[in-house]
Amino acid sequence: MSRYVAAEIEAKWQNAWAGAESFKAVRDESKPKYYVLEMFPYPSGKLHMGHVRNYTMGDVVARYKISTGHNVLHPMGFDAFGMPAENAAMASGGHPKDWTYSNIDTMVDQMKPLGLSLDWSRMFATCDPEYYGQQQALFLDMLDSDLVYRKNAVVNWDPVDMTVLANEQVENGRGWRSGALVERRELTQWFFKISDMSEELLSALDTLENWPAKVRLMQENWIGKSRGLQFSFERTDGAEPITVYTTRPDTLMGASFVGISPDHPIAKALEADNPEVADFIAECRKGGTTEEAIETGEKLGLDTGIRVKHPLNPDWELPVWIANFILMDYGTGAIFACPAHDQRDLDFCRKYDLPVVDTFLALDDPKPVENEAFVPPKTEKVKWLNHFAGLDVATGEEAIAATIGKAESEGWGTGVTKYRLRDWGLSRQRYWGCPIPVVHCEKCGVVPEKKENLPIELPYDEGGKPIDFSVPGNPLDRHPTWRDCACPSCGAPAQRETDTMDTFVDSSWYFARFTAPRATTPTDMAEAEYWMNVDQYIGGIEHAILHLLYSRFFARAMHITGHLPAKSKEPFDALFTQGMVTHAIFQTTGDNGRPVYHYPADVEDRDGKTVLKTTGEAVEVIPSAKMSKSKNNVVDPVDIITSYGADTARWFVLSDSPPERDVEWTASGAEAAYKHLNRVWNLCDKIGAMDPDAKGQGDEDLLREMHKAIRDVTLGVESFGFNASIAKLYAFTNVLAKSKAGAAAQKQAIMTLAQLMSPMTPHLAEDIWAHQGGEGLIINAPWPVADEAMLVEANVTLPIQINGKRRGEISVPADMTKEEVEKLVLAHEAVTRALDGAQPKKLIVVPGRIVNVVI
RNA sequence: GCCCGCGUGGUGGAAUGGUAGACACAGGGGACUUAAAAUCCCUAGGCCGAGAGGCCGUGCCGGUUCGAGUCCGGCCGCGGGUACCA
Repeated sequence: MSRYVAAEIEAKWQNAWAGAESFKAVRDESKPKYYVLEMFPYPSGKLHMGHVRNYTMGDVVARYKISTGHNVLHPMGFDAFGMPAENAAMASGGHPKDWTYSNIDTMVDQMKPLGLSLDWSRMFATCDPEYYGQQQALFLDMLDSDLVYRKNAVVNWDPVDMTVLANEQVENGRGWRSGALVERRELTQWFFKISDMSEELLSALDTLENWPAKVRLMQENWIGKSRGLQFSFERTDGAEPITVYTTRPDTLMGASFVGISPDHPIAKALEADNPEVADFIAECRKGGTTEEAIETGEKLGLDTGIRVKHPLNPDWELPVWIANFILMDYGTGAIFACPAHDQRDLDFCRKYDLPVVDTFLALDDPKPVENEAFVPPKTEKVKWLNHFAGLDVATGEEAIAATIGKAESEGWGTGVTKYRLRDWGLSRQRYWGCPIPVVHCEKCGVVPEKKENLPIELPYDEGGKPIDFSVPGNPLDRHPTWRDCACPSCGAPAQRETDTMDTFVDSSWYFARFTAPRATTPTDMAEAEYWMNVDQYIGGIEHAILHLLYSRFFARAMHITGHLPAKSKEPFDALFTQGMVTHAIFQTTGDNGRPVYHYPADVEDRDGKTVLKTTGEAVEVIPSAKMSKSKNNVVDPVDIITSYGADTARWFVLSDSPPERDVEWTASGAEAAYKHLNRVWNLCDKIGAMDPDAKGQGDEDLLREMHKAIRDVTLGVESFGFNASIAKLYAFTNVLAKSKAGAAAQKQAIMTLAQLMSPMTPHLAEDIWAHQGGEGLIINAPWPVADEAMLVEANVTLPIQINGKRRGEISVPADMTKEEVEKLVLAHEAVTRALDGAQPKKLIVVPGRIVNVVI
């Protein structure tokens, strides 16, 4: 008997696929195409189990589609710009470029043994000048089409390191290196006009039927369409009125104050000559720029002394406050506060002793607001107090509509639609990104670079010496020569833009580039026309909003600029979001009270308790934590492949959890997967050794089970139920192992089993196929089809419930009529006993499923 | 804070509103073996019962339904996102 040696067969079949160019994607109009794409990785330098799971899922889809006659495009690349490369250079010297390319080499070496059906000839990294040069060309076309512009925007500023910080570099309001309190600072930056497409990006979500509903919902909320009223408050000092936008104009009679953003023009004007306001605004500028920091931070306000008139009652004056939670980016940067029906406004008013006026009360419990704002759903009827549009009992929705109508007819306000979605700021004050291809000329201003000068490459050195990344800030900004250039327009000495692009730009069009990765234009329309759209996109739920929304915007922009066909405005036909790979954390408490994390290899179970191998100290086990280097709970796929083989790793990451959920990596689970593959191997060996003419019993039973397996496994693969497919494969393997059927039936069964396993464990499948004398490669064999006639069941088991509780069962022919079933049920012993001569109140027969007797 | 998910045996999980716990791991028992490993067989939610069987049970509280893990409302806990992490 032979032994299952994964390393041997895996290398053998990977060579066979390479030799046959099985995965090289070539445009072929005679075949239906299928483009499957997994979100490409950041080259961190180490492949982790999450990658293995992600790519294995894509591989299952790709191989299945090849078997069903599709011309498959399954490419891979690297999202290679970004901060970790610069951080590494800062921490340990070296160059971001060297670090990145060396990591890419390592990761490719780690990925290849997985046996993925990738067309490696299409590989690229976004930091290849060949790629980012085309991205610069795209940028110029977008500039030309008025999709890009410049404006001021705030960044996190570290006043000690004198550098811009990313949000993740701000820890509790302080810079991660300097520890200095971070400030908000304004810079002139580049923006994509994504907000112009708000309505289009929102309404097109309805067409994305094969996207998870939760992703569409998240994007809908993110775009945040709202209908409200825009109107102005007259100032008592006669100065320019203050325009506000509100989604709850119905609560205008409960207005307590008018609030403006610290970045509002009025606030800025006061800042210049009022030291108290200047101090307050300086205070507001402390802290980070994130929505979370602003929303959870302490709410601060300052009375400006300005007074405005209530639009419905000129005798009613309201104070104008500057409040740190009002965003200049949303609406008009000014609001009116109605504390009775907004918790944040209420907290603010209680803190600063401002009035709280109820505008409506609950019908069932009409008591005034104290310290909890009354915020019922807008669809709930409430009792209005003194409503200016004459309402008494009405819902919020009705009141809003009536208010907008009244304001418009009286001419003091306008109903407007607004979106929460802001324009996409793409400027980054960093080195390791795609340079923005524009030039600043004293005479001509901002001038686009000429396309023939692209790519504008990043400089590797500065003045013949390696760039010093230990100095904070942007090396491009202080580079002695790189900035200097001739103005593309007038030829005078000018300076390059030193901002680089947000790395989300890189990942917003790579899927299009894969269709023609070496083209000398961003895309090749003939190739894009054939290969687009991505039929199945697979990646993490963490990208539900930004990456996917930006890609949807970019696809539209690329259509406008002539780089993608109209059909690609929505580039991803189907989306699947997979869960993470998790692993238990083993922790003890150190002398200083801080947790100490232990590697899985350093702990063991003794008498049902988890302890340290060395000392026997009890270890706390935290299950299902995201794998993280700092928690010492990372399992290296390379180790798994070395000990068990790629097929085992692939089988395991698919087997235990539904793909959309997290999967817990356990050593015993991997061991079990390996054992099972051995079992299949041995089964193949045993069947191969049978006398080909040997007869047996139960041929038909075996083949019926085989056809059921074909049906169930296929359904699982098509619906991303890989764990269900694998459960069925386990069950069918058990049936086959116990079968006494003849040699011919068993051989047919094992070959079909190999085919059904081939998307998950392709190497083992090829080997079984070859061993059983299958023709050619299994990857080229057509997918098996279930024979409907073999799937029909003659009898069904119907559980009998009495008042919803299972009390017995009957077995009946599948086609038995309802009436006959009822008769049998009423005669059933459990039913007669429960009825005790009485008539049932109700008898429910669900054909083929269940019977319920209500007594 | 806000938006979106998730929560089922000792463990990972299965279950178009229709027999809760498929399939697997760990466990227990057994076969084979001088022994061990490997392999194979049986068992297995909890409680009560000799058994037949009964009661309880899908994070918590309530609702809809002949019937709820599944649908609805309210909580609790965990995870993702929150526009410069990718």
